[in-house]
Amino acid sequence: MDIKNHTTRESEFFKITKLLSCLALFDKVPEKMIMHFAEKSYFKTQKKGKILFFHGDEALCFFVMIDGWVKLFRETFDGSEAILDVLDHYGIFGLDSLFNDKKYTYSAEIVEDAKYLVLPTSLLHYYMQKNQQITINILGLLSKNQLSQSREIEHFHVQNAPQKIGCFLLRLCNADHKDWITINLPYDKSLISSRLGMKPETFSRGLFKLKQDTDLEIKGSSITIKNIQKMVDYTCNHCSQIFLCNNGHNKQDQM
Amino acid sequence: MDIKNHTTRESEFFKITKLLSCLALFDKVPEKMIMHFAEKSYFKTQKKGKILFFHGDEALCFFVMIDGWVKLFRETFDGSEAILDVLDHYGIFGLDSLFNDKKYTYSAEIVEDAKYLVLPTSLLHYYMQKNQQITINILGLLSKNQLSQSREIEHFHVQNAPQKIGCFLLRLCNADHKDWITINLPYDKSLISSRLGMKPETFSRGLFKLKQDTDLEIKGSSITIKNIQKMVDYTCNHCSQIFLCNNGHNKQDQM
DNA sequence: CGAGGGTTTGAAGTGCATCAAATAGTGTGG
DNA sequence: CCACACTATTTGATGCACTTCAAACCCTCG
Repeated sequence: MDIKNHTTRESEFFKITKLLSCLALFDKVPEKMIMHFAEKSYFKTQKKGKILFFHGDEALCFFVMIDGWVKLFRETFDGSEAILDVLDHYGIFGLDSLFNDKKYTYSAEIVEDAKYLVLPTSLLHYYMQKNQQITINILGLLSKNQLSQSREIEHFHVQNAPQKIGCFLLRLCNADHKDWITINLPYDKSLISSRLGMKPETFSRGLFKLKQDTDLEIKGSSITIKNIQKMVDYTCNHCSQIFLCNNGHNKQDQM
Repeated sequence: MDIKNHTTRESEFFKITKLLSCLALFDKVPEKMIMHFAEKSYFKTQKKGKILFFHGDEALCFFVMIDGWVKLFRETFDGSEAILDVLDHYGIFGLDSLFNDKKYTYSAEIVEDAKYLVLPTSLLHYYMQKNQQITINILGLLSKNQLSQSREIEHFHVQNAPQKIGCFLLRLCNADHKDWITINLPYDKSLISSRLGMKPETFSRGLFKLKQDTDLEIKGSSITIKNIQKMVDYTCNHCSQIFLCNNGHNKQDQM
């Protein structure tokens, strides 16, 4: 039994090392350091609905999503909430606390059954003083995240509901599709709607209008964009970005 | 003439060095390095309306505001614009380009006659590879800015027009006022309104409603909050932050 | 099959935008 | 110092987009 646990942990350690090596956060970082992180971290699984931490909690850990989805949000005193981001595979979160009194600046809730990695913030703090490269890597993550947040602010200003939905759909697409594509909504429509800052009813009506205006085919959570260019014309002309504005900007860049 | 120019430049160099030393960006950084930056930078003055750079321009310089105000914004293809921030004294901007293909990610326009410092981005890039401290300082700036941006996103979700205005007014206040305070609006009402993502007409009506609901006295651009607590109750209960949510978060933290 | 959540649809209300016009404020030249 | 022009701000009337509330529908899963 002891031996079994031991070998299990060993294989987990190997897996974690491999995983960390893939992250932009550990790009060009000495292998020894990555192994140190792997030693101190572990996998965890949680069901939908689990709150990982609340806004204001002491930030001892940061996280890397493996499977499932996590929602980052803040709630107001009067009960409503604002979603900051929704992350999946390779999404890093909880890092922001490095600089803010070691408190989380938002809350995190699992919204689709999830497997994720838990890492100690203190270790990152430690290496930030010693290793130039990891500091630069964090800087890169933060900067990309900042860019995407400023786009978010812009979108609130200039897009109406159907355009926001169209923009969301386009950001689910890859570059290698010319004219049409079928995508599956990654999580509940009601979650998407609050992610986009609107009510589920508005989302539903907005999607219907988008369908009429831009040749969509909708079957539950599967949506086919039959004419990508039409969609781009419809949504992106009201934005300072061009189509594939988030290209190369994977969720792994999230803080 | 030569001598005069020389001494002028010398005194400017001294001024710049002193100024840079005050910035969070150069906190705990070797004096020699600060002097290197001072050597390569210069003051500039511009009238209201001057565009410093456009979104997408090659980012050779970054800036530190001394006097006046600068507006950071993006414009969409269909002509409307979204304001990301408005900076004054010690506001740093143009830095974000360090990580984004060396292009500016927004446009910058002087909105009140301004004096500012121009610094070469390349030098910062150079030192980022050599000096751990300045990298950490940049990280700190970026992180605070990110926090303030995420609050912005929250505000769009949860505040209505009068609350946004109240929140804006409260953020102009200092901690050392107990019950009442008189503030002067820092720039045009029309600029404030677009900063807050609303039309001037909406701002005007919102301010009037705020006045009715929370004991304001308005004389042109001078506004007296007669009952701060009432204002806090009115605006902040719809926000995850508490009053003085930006306390200790000066504009000098802007990227 | 039936309970319960997610989603859609309908009707009515609210808040902000828009368009238009009046008013206040500011700077200019006589 | 005043008349004028020009801009910023306010006020009014109307329209539209999103929200709210309510009910129906749909899907999944015990």
